[in-house]
Amino acid sequence: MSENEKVVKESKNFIEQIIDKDLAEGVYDTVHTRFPPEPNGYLHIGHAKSILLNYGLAQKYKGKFNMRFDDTNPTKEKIEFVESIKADIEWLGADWEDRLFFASDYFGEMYEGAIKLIKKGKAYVSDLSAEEIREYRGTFETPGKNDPSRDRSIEENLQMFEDMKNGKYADGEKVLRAKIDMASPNINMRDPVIYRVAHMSHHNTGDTWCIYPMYDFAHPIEDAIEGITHSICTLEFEDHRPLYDWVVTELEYPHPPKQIEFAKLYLTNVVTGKRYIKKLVEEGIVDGWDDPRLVSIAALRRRGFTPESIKLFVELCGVAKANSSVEYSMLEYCIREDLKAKAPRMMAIVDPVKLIIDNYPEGQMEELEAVNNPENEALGTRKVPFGRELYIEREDFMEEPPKKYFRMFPGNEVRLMNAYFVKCTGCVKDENGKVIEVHATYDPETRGGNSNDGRKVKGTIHWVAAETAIKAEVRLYENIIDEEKGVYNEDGSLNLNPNSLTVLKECYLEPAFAGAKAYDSFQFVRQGFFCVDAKDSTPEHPVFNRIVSLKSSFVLPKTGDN
RNA sequence: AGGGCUAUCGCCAAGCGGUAAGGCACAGCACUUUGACUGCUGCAGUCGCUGGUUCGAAUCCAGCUAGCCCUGCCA
Repeated sequence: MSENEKVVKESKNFIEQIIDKDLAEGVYDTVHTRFPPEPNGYLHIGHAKSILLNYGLAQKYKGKFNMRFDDTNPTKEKIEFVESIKADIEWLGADWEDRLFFASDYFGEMYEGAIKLIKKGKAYVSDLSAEEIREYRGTFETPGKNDPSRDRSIEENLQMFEDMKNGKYADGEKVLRAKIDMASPNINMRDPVIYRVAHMSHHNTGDTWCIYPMYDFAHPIEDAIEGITHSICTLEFEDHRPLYDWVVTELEYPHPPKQIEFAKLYLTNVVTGKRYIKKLVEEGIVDGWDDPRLVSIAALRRRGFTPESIKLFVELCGVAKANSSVEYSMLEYCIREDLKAKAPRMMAIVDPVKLIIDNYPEGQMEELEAVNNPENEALGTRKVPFGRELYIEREDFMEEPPKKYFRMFPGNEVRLMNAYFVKCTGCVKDENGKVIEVHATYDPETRGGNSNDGRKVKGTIHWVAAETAIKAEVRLYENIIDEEKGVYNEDGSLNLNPNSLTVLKECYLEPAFAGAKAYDSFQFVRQGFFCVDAKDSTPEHPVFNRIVSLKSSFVLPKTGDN
């Protein structure tokens, strides 16, 4: 962990370098950032990067971080997303203190700003239809044509804009355009629409307005009003920066904010696109936007990812301007890294087979002491019941072992973790040859797992006493995308991994799991990390989601001949 | 008369004219009451390509190439 921290601290990303320069040159004397989602959906891991980046910069420079809902388009936004977004950001630990804002609260100032532009001769009301505006805009290779309304008088523009506001026009009938340059090579500067008519109730302002500002006009105003210094957004807005600067310049803000763009976070072979996820939900392939196979914040939380693990992930990924796609293994590393010292290490049998200790007295039970996490003494110890009949992992026994296999096989002695040395004596098979019982004898002198004659065993396996075991359900989630085939088919459909959800019944847990609550995470010894599924778990029927598997724990050694 | 941005190991990513950091992944060894963890070792004679400037270039210049974004009254 110290190495990770060192990496994060040692080098400054390009945004920090810009900020350092701004501070040194006195362009700004503080740092004020913001996270401005549109409340039109759920947040995912990509948003987490933006949230933690903005919040992290504010913290690092002892500045401020604002939460702002960019709700300038009532046709797409819903109030219900506001609460889920707030909850996700709080969970991630980004603290906006008392600075929770809505862009819609600034509609008045934006309206005034538009009037200012009109008075300066920098904006005009257009009579053109949407289609006509598109035609007049020109193409990449050819310049646009001036709007016939472009030279309307200031007085008439003022009157018509007021009429727009007062509901005189139907949706799409009139629009306010910035007067910039129809011949600009940057299409965003070809007299962009900055206000449109939409007779629709807004989740925050109700029916107060029937005209709504466009993003390119609204966003710089929002930033300027809040005193934002560094307005961080993603790469696709680079072409919009000249317009952003035009707005804050024409509106004459004394300390204009600065837009900085960075590359979005993509995860290799993971779907984040809203339309694909919507389809997966609609077709019942996933059970909702918080399905543990997805990478929405809610899904990651349900699956057992911690805020700390996501923060580490974002830090390790870095911030740059090159489009890139991070491998999922990086995310898995982060949750393992965070949980390995936090999660109690308990014994659980995911694919059980009976182990019978033939020389252990019938009917006898005893309690053994086990350390919850050898790397974290604060987690304490627990009692684990032991008896004559146990469950062990099916793969921990082999009748004919390959080389370097040092778990259970006839004649071999292994340690039952926290319990005794046992020597395997054989197994019982059913008529199909499937092993149904493994037999062994134990050495009473090795209680706790150590011999007093100095003899060693190479293998240590985990176990659960059959009589006291808790039955549970475990879900071993795999990536929803088929890694072999990649993400998309030629027709745009997704390559789904048929094994993305496997429900294993007959999973046995030691009794100490009884108190587990929603979102509690455990390390099932040698099986990986698991989290109590907050949605489906009940005390009577625990449901666990696997977070990640431990490296190579299911893999038999390579022997070359089998 | 198109414009903007990007290119350093399988994947991220430092580097800002002085001779290629780090992490993930992978491989090997050691350790181990988890085949986990941990520790150690290995993993870019070269930075998209070609020229140029310089004692010296991933870094500067020129020209190419490739990828991403832009012609919503979405954000």
